[in-house]
Amino acid sequence: MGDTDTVAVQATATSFRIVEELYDRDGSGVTELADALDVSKSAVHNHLSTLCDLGYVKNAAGTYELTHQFLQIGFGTRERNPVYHAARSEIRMLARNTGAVANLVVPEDAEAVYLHRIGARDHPVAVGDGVRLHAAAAGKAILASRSRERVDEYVSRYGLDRETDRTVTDPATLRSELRSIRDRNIAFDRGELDENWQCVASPIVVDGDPVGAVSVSGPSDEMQGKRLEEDTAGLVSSAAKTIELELL
Amino acid sequence: MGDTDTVAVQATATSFRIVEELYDRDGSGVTELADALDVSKSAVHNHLSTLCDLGYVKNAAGTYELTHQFLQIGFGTRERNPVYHAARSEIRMLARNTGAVANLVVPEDAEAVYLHRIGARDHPVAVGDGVRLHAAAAGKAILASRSRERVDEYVSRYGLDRETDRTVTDPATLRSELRSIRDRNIAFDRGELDENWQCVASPIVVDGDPVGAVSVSGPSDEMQGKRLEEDTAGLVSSAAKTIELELL
DNA sequence: TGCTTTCGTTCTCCCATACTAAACAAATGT
DNA sequence: ACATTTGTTTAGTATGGGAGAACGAAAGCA
Repeated sequence: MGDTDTVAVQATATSFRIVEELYDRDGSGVTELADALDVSKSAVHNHLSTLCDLGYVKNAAGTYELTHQFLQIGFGTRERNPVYHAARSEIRMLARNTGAVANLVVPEDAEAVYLHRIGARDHPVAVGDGVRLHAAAAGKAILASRSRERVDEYVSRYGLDRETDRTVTDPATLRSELRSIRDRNIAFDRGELDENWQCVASPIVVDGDPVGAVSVSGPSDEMQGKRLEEDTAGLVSSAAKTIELELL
Repeated sequence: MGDTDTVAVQATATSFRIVEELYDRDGSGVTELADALDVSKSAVHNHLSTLCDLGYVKNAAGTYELTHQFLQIGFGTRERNPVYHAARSEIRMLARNTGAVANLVVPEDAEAVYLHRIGARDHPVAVGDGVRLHAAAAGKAILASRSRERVDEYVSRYGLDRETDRTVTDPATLRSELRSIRDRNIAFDRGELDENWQCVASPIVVDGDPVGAVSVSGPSDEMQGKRLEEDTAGLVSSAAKTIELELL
C-alpha cells in the first residue's frame, strides 16, 4: 500500500480485471475483453481458461460469464459476521415499523458496506456496495463513534470526496457535525450521497468501537420533518441499542 | 478443459487458492497460509498485498481477511438473473404456505446452485452452494426436463457420485425415475443428499429448457406421507408454473 | 453453395516476472 | 532482556506468462 499503481502479482491483477469486466458487461467474449483491457487475445484466453478450471467463470453459449462462486464466498463471509446475525431480525422489524428501507452497514477501510437491507425499492446502493463513510448517515454515525485521531487519519488519508451538493467536504464542519451526532447517537443525511434520498442512522458500538450502523432511508419527499427527525430516529437508535445488547 | 490438472495461469490459481484458504480459515496469517498451501512466504505475501490493493482482501489486526467485494459481485450477478427476479415472491409465498424451507436453484454445469431460500433453519446447504444434479429433488427435476442425450452426457462426463445410501447411482434407475418425474413435473428426494432431509421439487421450463427449479425441503420426520406427496407437491408445482409465466 | 469476415483456440519464442531462499524487522511472551 | 514467532523486504534465477501470428470454426451474405 502506498506504492505505485503497479501491484506485486500482475497476473492476479489482470485476472481480476477480467472478472470485473465480465461483471460489468454481464458476460463477454475473448476479443471484446482483449480490446477493452488492452491485453492480447491469448493472454485473455489463458486467464479465462484458468478461471473456468477454478470454477469462477463458465463458458455459456459462446460467451464467458461469472459463475455463482462469488455468491457462495460473499454469502459465506457475511454469514460469519456476528453483527449481521445480531442485526437481522431488528432490521426486519425496523423496516416493518417505519414502512421505509432499513439497512445494516459495517465499516471496511474508508467505506461503509451495505451488508443487509429490507424493503429495497429503487435504492441507489446495492447490498455489497460500499459508500464513503463521510457521505452518508450510517458512515457518519460510525465516524462519530471513533476517536478524534482516527477521524483525522480518515480525512487526511482518504480526503472528503464530494458526492452531491450537500456532501460534507470541510473537515471542520465534519468534526462539528460528528460532535452533535455523538450527543444523540443519531446521524442524518439529507441528500449528501444521493440528492433524492434522506437517511437516519445510529451506530452499533461494542467496547467503544463502532462495528456497524443501522439506517433507515427513503425518498426525500416521504422522509422529512417530524417523521424523519423524531419518530424514525427513535426507532433507529433503539434498534441499534438492541443489536448492541445482542452482541455482548 | 480435459487437460492435466495444471492450469494456464498459475499465479491466478495460487491467488484463488489463497482466497479459498482465507475463506475456510476465516482469516489467516502469511506463515500459516504458506505452510498450508506449500508456497513460500514471500510468494504468499506478494499475492496478499496484490489482493489488498485490488480490494478483495484486507489486513485487519494482523490477520488477512476477505472483504465484502465478493458479496458485491455475488449479489450483483444474482440480481441480474431473470429467474431470480421472477421467483422471489413465489418462493416467499411457498415458504409461508408450507411452513417449510422454500428454495430456488439454477443449473450450473453439473450442479444445482441455490440462488435463494426462505425459511432456512439448519439447512445443510447454504445459498451460493451447489449440489450435484442427480443427488437432489431440484436437480433431478432439471435433468428430467432435458433431452435424453444431455442426460447421458451428464452421466458419462461427471458420473453419479454417491452422497448418501439413497442417492441414485445407477444410470438406468436414474433414467426411469426421470421419466416418472416428467409425467407429473414433480421430483422427490427422500434423503438422497442428506439423510435427514426430504425434498419436493418442480422444474422451471422456458422454451423447453429448464432454467431452474423450485423446491421445498424439511426434516425427514416432518416431511412425509400425504403432506409430502400431495399437499406440498401441488403447491410446489403451481409455484413453478407461475414463475414460468412470469418469465415469458 | 462458396466467399468473406469474425471470433475462439493453438502454437512458438522470448523476455519479464513470479517464485525460492535468506536476511531483516517487529512483535509477542517468558 | 532473551528467545521465538511472524510479517516484510531484498536479491537472483528459472519459469512460465504474454505478444503475435497461424489455424480452425462458425456466422453472415450474395
